[in-house]
Amino acid sequence: MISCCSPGLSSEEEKKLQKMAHALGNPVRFEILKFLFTQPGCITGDIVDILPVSQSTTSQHLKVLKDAGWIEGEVAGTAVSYCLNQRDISWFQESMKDLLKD
Amino acid sequence: MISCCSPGLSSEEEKKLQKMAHALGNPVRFEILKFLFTQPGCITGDIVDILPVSQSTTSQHLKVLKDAGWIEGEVAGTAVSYCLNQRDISWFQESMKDLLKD
DNA sequence: ACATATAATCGTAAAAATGCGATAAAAAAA
DNA sequence: TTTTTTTATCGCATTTTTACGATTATATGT
Repeated sequence: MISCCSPGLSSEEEKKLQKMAHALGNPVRFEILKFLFTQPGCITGDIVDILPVSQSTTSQHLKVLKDAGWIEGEVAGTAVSYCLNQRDISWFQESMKDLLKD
Repeated sequence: MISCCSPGLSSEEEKKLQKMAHALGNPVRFEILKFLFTQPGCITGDIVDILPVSQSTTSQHLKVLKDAGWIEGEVAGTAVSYCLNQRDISWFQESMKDLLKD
């Protein structure tokens, strides 16, 4: 890994990092992530219940988080059960560590 | 530090984390940070030169990065010399590590 | 088949972010 | 003092994001 004199990320990785950062930088989406940390496997409706926004808005935020890599959704009947995407989250944390270090 | 069953961050810390994430999630600002990594101490004009946006727009992005904690500016004559804010960056990286771990 | 439950998508309105040129401010140089 | 250099701020236009209700889609239950 390159870390002595330049950020050690490929162009694709940078894009992904930006996308995840952008998704994280919204208070509603941040709240969703916090909730999923304590309530893994909960369904969309559960998340709607604890947020100050509508079902459709929540659904859009979940889509942004999923596309960015923060969460994963599993269809369970008519519902969708969401969990944190541990792989991408760990990658994000590692990449942040590597991004701007001396 | 709390990490067994909940994100170990205070409300203030969460706000700061969100602000830093939001600032990072913009391609122009991301580019500025990458540039400052390789060119610490450079002045606003140097940054303007490598960006596809105007001086006034660059100045606004620098303000966002400074307010969020990513960079610091030091007045040097009529110019302002910018560096990465290592303290806040390290804090961000640590907080990201702690935020959503099992 | 019909009704119910759950979530996603569509269309659109409101709010926020981004961008620019012009101008102001402040220090340095002439 | 006047001019130059450099950056910040103002006013405004454009684009993007956020939000909502209404509708659609899909699976489940009756």
